[in-house]
Amino acid sequence: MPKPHAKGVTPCKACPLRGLAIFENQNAEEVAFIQTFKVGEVSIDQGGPIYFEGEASPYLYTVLEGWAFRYKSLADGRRQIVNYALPGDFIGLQNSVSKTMECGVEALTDMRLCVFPREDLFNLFVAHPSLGFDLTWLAAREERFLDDNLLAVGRRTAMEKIAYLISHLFARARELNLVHDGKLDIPMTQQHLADTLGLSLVHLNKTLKKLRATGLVVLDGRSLIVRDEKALAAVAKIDTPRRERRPLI
Amino acid sequence: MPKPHAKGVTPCKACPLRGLAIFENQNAEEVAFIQTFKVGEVSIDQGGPIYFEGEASPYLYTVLEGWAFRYKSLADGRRQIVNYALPGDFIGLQNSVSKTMECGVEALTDMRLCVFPREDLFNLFVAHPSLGFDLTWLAAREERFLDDNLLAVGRRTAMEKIAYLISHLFARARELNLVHDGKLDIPMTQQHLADTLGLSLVHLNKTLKKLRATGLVVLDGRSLIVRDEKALAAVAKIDTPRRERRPLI
DNA sequence: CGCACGATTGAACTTAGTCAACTGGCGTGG
DNA sequence: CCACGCCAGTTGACTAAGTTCAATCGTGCG
Repeated sequence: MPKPHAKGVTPCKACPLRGLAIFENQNAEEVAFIQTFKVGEVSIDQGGPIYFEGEASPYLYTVLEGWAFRYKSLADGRRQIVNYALPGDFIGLQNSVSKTMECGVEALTDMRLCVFPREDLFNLFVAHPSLGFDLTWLAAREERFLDDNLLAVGRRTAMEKIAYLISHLFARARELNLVHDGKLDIPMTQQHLADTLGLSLVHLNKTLKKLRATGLVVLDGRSLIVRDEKALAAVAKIDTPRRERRPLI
Repeated sequence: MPKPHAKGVTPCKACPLRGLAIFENQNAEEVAFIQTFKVGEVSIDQGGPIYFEGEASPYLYTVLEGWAFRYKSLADGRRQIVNYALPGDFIGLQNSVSKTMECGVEALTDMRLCVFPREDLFNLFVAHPSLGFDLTWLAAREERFLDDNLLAVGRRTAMEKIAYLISHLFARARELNLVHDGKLDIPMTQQHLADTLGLSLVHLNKTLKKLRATGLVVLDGRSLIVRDEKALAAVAKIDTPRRERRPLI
């Protein structure tokens, strides 16, 4: 279980994420409160655990930097990646329900996280109802991602699944200015992609090859270029991409 | 879009659901506030829409009576049922994010719903932070259901999927006292089950036949009996069933 | 009665999974 | 420096799981 560092390494009001257009403008008072809620920061190495599946944790986190994934698994090792966490995403709320984490979270890259004490969560709702509202909003957003993933895993073909996932991740990353000159560094292996989409590694690999052959996508090693987002979305049968500003806590 | 009836058909403090052991004891003040938040009740006929996929709605609901399902679909008609709503479940929050509903909700039986105005939602957080907290809690609970469903749809075999779904629904229904003499009336057709699990109707039917042959489950027409819940959970590879009290709004 | 709907079944077919081998890059230790 | 091993990616051959098509059955209902 990671321990928080010294407080205030990155002051909330100077948080680099706040400059991004997708995040709502929160007023100074709200940002100041978030600052008091934050007890520190932690660094996690690539591959390191943020939450263990089935164990308790007294902390909540906001991703400052890096990528993580949230997963559940069966006793025999089959694993399902349920969603990814990128900068600005709040993690740990999924488990405010019971003390023990129902799903694990693991760092895909080296990460930097803001740390919040779970025990202070209720006070946030009391002291700043608007932030409580924001948290619910974020939970609802996560729910929608899960709905989308469920539709993909349950009802799309392998080719559609891959196009969907790439399209989805590329759009999320671009909102965060992680795409430079049309190119994105994505940290996941093909095994991660397969585990996200409910496919076997081999089948994912072969279908990905077919998708590459269409020329819509260039994906070698950890670098992703989407040549035609519209056409990719069409392959994925994605109807309406949404883009709304969201709160940052 | 259903319109609310006269206010207060069922007074919140006399809500039949509050007597059930799974719901938390909320204090009189909270219940009184929920009463002011509630603008009325609606009845929905079996098969009727509660939310249309992709349309706006100014209302939020709590299920008083009956079953519903939440779904998303692709343009060509493929449908994924994402979760079910039973009495005590709060619906509509998933979409507080944008005005338009990302997923549809449809009544599986005749239903009775409490109606809340979406525009008053923020005020709930301000006036009663503890209820705001409860809503977030409920959203987190829904998220966990979705995580579980994702694991099932993505990584379980057809047999495991069916055992999982039956096990899951039976447990939820029993908490609500819907199981009488070990027997539960479940309103969904095999098509619904197939659309929940990401299976074809035919394959669901054949696999269900095999599951019946084990003797663990009796399912004919709309009546379900689970003869051995432990063994069924083992078939489903379910690790730890959770049972915690939850808020009711 | 005829019709609609849900459940059921068989047969042919397709998709995806499994097994196994091989590649290339990279880092480590001799 | 190079051999070795490890890991991610790639490929082919085979198998199994799940889908599609099509037909049938039973029940309830106008």
